[in-house]
Amino acid sequence: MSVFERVKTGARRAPAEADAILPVGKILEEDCVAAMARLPDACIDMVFADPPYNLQLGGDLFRPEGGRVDAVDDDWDKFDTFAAYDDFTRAWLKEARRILKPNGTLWVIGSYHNIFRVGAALQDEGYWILNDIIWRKANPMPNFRGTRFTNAHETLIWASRSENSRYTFNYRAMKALNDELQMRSDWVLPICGGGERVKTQGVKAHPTQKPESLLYRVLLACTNKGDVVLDPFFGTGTTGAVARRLGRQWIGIEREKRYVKVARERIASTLELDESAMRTMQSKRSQPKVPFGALIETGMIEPGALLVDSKRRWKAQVRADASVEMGGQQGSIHQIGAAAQGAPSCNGWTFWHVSEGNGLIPLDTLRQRYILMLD
Amino acid sequence: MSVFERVKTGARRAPAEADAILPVGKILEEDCVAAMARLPDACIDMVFADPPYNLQLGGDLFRPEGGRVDAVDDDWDKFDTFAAYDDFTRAWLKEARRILKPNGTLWVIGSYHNIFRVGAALQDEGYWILNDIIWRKANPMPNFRGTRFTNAHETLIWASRSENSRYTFNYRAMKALNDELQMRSDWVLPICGGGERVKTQGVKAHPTQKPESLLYRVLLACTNKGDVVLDPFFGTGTTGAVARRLGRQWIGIEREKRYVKVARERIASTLELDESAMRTMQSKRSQPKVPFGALIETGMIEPGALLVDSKRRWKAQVRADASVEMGGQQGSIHQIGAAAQGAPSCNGWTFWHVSEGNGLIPLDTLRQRYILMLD
DNA sequence: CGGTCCCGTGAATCCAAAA
DNA sequence: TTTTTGGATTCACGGGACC
Repeated sequence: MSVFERVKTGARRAPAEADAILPVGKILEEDCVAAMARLPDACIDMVFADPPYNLQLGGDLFRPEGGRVDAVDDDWDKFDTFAAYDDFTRAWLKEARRILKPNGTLWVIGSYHNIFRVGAALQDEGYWILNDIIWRKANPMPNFRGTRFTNAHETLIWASRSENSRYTFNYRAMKALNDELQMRSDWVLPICGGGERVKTQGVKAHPTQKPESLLYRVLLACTNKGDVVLDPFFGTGTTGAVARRLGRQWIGIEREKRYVKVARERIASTLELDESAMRTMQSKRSQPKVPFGALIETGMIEPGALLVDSKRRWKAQVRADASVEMGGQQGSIHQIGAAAQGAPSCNGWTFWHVSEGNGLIPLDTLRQRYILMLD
Repeated sequence: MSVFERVKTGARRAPAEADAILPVGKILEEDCVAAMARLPDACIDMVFADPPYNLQLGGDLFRPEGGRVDAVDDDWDKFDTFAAYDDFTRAWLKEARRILKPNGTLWVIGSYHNIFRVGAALQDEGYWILNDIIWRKANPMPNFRGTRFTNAHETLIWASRSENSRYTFNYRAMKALNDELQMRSDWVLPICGGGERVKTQGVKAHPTQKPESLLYRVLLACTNKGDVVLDPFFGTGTTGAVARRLGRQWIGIEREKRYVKVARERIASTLELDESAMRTMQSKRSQPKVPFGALIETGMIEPGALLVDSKRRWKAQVRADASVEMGGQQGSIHQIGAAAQGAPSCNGWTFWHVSEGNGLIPLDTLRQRYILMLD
């Protein structure tokens, strides 16, 4: 049975055996809930969603069954509208969660009109919020009438499929991108304009096109090369364009023909970065592991050598089997370091030092030298 | 019948004939829903609420140097389920709306743990959101484990009692406070510390005391002199202290005896300020610092681009995460610039150049262009 | 008195792989 | 699946000690 056969929303689908059967690099031209319903369980690494904001300006909302919601501006209808928007939101969030891999994540962007409803709904569906991110617009539209604060930001929510997901976060890459300081939850980025703004016959093709810089940061931070990113509200295909540039796979879903057309053309003219440019700073966790004993075997540290902390408050002696001793206690460099401080844990590599010249160097420096020796 | 006679929550109460019968300048020492239930309908100009965030923290968290993070583990922040938190939220929002005057407004502050639920609930109750405001913390706590983005902000919601309320917004005062530019929806303010932090016997009296600068801006923007401000989660009384300074009337509600005591003492020692002294509380506009990564994200420099020094003696390649590579070494533009020259440090902005036309331009020129894009 | 260094701390949903 | 163990991980301020 083809995964593209029409099936009912919410039913279980066999997991994808390989990405090959996914419509990767394609735009599905239909309602997002119906389109997602035909994908197998647990096949997507990230969903990026820019859903309608429920600005109550027109009747563009659809109920999950596909029926059109009557556009009513009257006061008394407000609650009906919220309820309809909630139904719509829960429907696509539920399908998105089904097709996400266990360690997959969801990104949603919205404004105060809808983001609180979306955030509450996704918590209710079982997603686990990891951060809310503020896109601080560098050049927002002013409030012409002077009746409120200038609405100068939008909110994104980053959530994993469940509380115990082991999600992807490229910490070192984000830190590198921010001048070696941790990336914060508030991002200052210009709005989309100039040459980046997609236009057809001189008029902007889509009213809410997102800047590529925003997607660039999202995809670089929370996906790896080759991951599959799905965007259920594809619009002009910003997600697809940036995904292609960064070597991520993408799937778009978009109901409106006119957007599909411009998105296809846009992505076709986007080039993938070359391999060397795409490399990013790797975390220490992914470096080869060095046992402390290797330093002894190679003679970088002699059995009997003295280890001290940076302030020389504690000292320990190295034994032939790479255990260390301090005041009768013995154990690994980590265990004894923790015991010295009375802390529950300790990184012995950075805690303990040895004499060199007039000063002290941390064991971590010796480890770096050892790794260089291997090459 | 006294307005202070106990009546059932949610019942109609006669409107206040004058503010005189309100417990203005008092802290009501009980549950906030019960306390509000004894106030008449339509008697309050503004409710400022800093409810429990329902943080759902796990085990202990330790800093890299070994210290333990002093987490919020108080009983008042514990709720069994989202449903229980929602019930609590709807209850106090409903009472708050009843006692608000028709043109009154509500402010609530929260984090991603609770703010989406609060926002959705207040929309359901009939409030009308006017803005969401981002408090960008100048000095947030870092993410010690490198697992997420630094949680560097909190969110406030400003809502009127209903869609057609004629709410107070002191547009001119806000503009004056912001160097004659419209006040935006993102506010950069430091967290509460130093001498402002209320302490009893040397330890902080409350784990989540808000900075007075935050309340200053809220009250100055959205109330007039003499207005009545009610805070149903009074804590150490920041709202009361700032209200008194600004010549606004205040009512506090706080269940915990230990907080009531410090709040009374704090407000008693607060003096009403004259206009000129108030001005000293305003904070300066922050000049955004540009990380090198911003040039990559906005496409001003492509990953893979070649950087050279002014004499073309050294060259380095830019990567997707804004780190640069030169002969196997990788790091920031500053680190690699320093390594190239064998110098202890280097200003990468002026050292490295890119080709433009027939010549070279320093990165600093691109940085200037980026800053111009922001305005 | 001023400059420097060190230390403490803030609403936090804060690990991952081997055994 | 559960337990154990290795070892990765921090920014901006304020205040006090010290020179």
